[in-house]
Amino acid sequence: MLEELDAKLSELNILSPQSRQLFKEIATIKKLPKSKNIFVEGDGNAHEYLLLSGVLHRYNLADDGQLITTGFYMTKAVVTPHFARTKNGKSIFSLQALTNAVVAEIAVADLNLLRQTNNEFRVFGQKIIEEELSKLFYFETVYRSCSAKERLLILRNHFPNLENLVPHNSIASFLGITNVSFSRLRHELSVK
Amino acid sequence: MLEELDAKLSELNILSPQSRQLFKEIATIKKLPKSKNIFVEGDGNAHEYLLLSGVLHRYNLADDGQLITTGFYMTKAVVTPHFARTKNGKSIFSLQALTNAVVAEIAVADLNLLRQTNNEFRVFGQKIIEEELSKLFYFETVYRSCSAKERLLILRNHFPNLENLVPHNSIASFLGITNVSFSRLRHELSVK
DNA sequence: GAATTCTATTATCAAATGATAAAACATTAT
DNA sequence: ATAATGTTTTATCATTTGATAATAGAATTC
Repeated sequence: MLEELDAKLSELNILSPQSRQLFKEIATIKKLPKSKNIFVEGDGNAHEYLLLSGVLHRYNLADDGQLITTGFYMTKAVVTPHFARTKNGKSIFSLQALTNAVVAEIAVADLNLLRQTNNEFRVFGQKIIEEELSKLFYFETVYRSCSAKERLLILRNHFPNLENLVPHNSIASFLGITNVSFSRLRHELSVK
Repeated sequence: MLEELDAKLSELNILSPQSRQLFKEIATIKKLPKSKNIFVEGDGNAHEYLLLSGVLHRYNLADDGQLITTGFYMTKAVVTPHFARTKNGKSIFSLQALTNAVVAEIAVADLNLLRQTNNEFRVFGQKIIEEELSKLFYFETVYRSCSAKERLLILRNHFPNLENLVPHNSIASFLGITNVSFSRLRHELSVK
């Protein structure tokens, strides 16, 4: 798994082997069984996560207690950084493994030290947040201007094969429809 | 208007008069006529904005060219900070005045200098982004779990009187429905 | 202030989505 | 293996939302 982490760091423009080595020394690799919660809404959590394999989702509980998925993380994604997913130190959503998964975990404080001494990590942080937020705003527009069917097609473009990996419930709630409607859309799209 | 700015800065926990004075010296007050674009999607913009009076909205163009409002800023809000609304230096949404409005404008570089020398401005920046993102994620859940009618009621709680200030078009697109459906909901809710 | 343009409402019908329940399939535990 | 549990599909009917068009109302321009 350390090779996978190394590859992911390269992909993220941490180009110098020394920087990657530094990161690997202070990060820990964690295997997560399916449906394991990494952190939950309202609790503190002082780590950053790099997803090395598997699928995670973030979710919140609606007023009626229903579990609402607001985003997916597929292999080699970076989980929304700590500063952007907490309010007064408490998580504003929960993060859960939807399949068996492997993550690299690093304490926020440790990564901050890396940032202070190493420009590659500073740039990397800014890039992550830019991509995360631009995707968030993109879906804000999609959500408001497209039908459920169109939203499903767009989701399929972003995460091919997601439907074969995770419970359909999570996809339906991400799309903002019931799982019965979701099943109907799948049927409609398959016969065409 | 400088008193309003001063009040807003106090509200934002810039407590020392010297800090507020510093801010006021480098910020400029701008009056914006209704429907003026402050910046548009895809363009660069190197300023931060504090809304002192009026209503702004952020919007994107959908694939079919339709204008989609993804959020409102009402009096004394802080506009989403530069780093969180740009990708590679380009704006990821447009910002427009929906009514006559007044903003305090400050160059990103100038505010960064303030941050480096003054802890109040650093804390302030972090607080703004936390509130912005937690609201964003809150609406992500609302959007996926509530009917259009419920979404309207929630919007009314957040921005009382908004319907009397801005074009209904912008509210309808924020809610993700047509303006005809919006008008129908208004009628339903008024007769009950 | 009349004319023009833009915005909001109302009505009608069509299409999309939700609610419920039953059946088919998969997974997990015993 | 069997039972038990959870997930996905299918069917039916109800409700919500969209599309279109006509009208009414406001704001803007001349």
